[in-house]
Amino acid sequence: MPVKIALIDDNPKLLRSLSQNLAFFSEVKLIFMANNGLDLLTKLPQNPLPEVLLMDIEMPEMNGIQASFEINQRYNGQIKIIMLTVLDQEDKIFAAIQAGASGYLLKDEKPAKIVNAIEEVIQGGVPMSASVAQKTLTLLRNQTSQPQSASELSLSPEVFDLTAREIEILQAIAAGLSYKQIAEKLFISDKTVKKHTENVYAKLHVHSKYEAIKLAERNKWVK
Amino acid sequence: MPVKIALIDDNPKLLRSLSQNLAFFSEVKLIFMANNGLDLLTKLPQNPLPEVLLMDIEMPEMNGIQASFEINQRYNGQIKIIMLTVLDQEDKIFAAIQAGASGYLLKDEKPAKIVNAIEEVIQGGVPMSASVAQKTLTLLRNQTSQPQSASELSLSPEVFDLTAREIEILQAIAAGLSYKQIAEKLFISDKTVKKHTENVYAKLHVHSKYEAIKLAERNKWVK
DNA sequence: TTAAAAATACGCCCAATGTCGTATTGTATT
DNA sequence: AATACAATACGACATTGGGCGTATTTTTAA
Repeated sequence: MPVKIALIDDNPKLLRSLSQNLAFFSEVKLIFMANNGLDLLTKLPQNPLPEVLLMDIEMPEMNGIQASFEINQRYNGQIKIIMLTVLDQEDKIFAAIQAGASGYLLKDEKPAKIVNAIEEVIQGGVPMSASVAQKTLTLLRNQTSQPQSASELSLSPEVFDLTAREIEILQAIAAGLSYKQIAEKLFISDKTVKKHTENVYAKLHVHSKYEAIKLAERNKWVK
Repeated sequence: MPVKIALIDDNPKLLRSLSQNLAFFSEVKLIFMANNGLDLLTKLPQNPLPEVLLMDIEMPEMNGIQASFEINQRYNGQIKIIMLTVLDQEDKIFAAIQAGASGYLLKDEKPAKIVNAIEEVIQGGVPMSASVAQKTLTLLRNQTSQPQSASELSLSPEVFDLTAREIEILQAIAAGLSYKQIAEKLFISDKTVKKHTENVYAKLHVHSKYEAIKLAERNKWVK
């Protein structure tokens, strides 16, 4: 069964030539092509899910790194991403990896090599062009791991006389929920949530969600 | 011309089977074998210089990581090193890379794959078994150390194409300031601050201060 | 020297938040 | 039984924030 792939590049010429070249290989099957990250995000739900994306880095609207980030969020890592790059974009390797890319190829690799790479990512590998691999090694070698220190002292919510319910509300706020959302979650009125919040603010001596969250985070009541 | 290699492992059985398997391939030529790191260091000057070493990690006398370090010092990186490992030694990947290894294979890879890897390192690549590659990616992704402040602010936000002004605004937002406060601080209209914020949201694909701050914090653009 | 991108600014609309006040019900604690 | 506190709920009002459109000036890059 061929691997389902999609091509994303803002250069129509490259899209055309790459799709034609890959058509010779029965190992892969092109599902669709997109011109940029946004285009990709709209086309993804409209097609069978590709297993591997071959994606350019520099694109208008939404670049490849942003797109990788989004896709890993939305599809939870089910879709492998191979970045396509030119030599002078090698500084984006780290960002690409952080964004969730699993491979990193130069655009001028031979089609056979690209097909190899596609099969490699499917098997859990991390295909990289030689020069990119070198850069990555350098990157890794220069990483000087430094353990965390300086544990700050923290207070317990009880110090502020917060009730159990109030702590619950505060945590929901710190999770980014609106009053309405919290109300639904706890099966109470949003007016009540608001009132609890008011009381929390009074006890903590803050005047906004932001300040409350900061205080909660500093004292490690959340996260 | 075949690639000159040497095998280093403390297990005579593995040495024998591996050398026999590789003998079938004309792409490689075995120069010598050694039983541990010390043995390797003594045998190296007594033979033609191998181009690639296939070396075990765990060995008596001198282990593979120490040996890699020594060899990179003495031979100035002229000799490529591929580490051989078993599954439960994957935690040594980082150390091996630091010590100068260029590849990282599981001991049970097929001979053909090993030969491939040898050719790959010669061409500047970094061959890795799939599971090792995964581990390495995780390692890279969890790398939060990053250089200090100055460059920290200018590296990641650019991925989202944020301008300098937008980064400034975002940081002010993350500091808990209102549009009005930011406006006063920067001597511009609060309408402008709002517009910048809108643009930031569009670029980050978020829809509230809360989400923007979370994203900024996750990527260490602030704090 | 143009064209593109960035920074500036305003208006409108509506939703969400913060700050008051008031009030009812349940549940401990004394 | 009386009291205190917690949890629930509503209303009114002003401020802030988010989404949309439009427009001018300044800076940068092609």
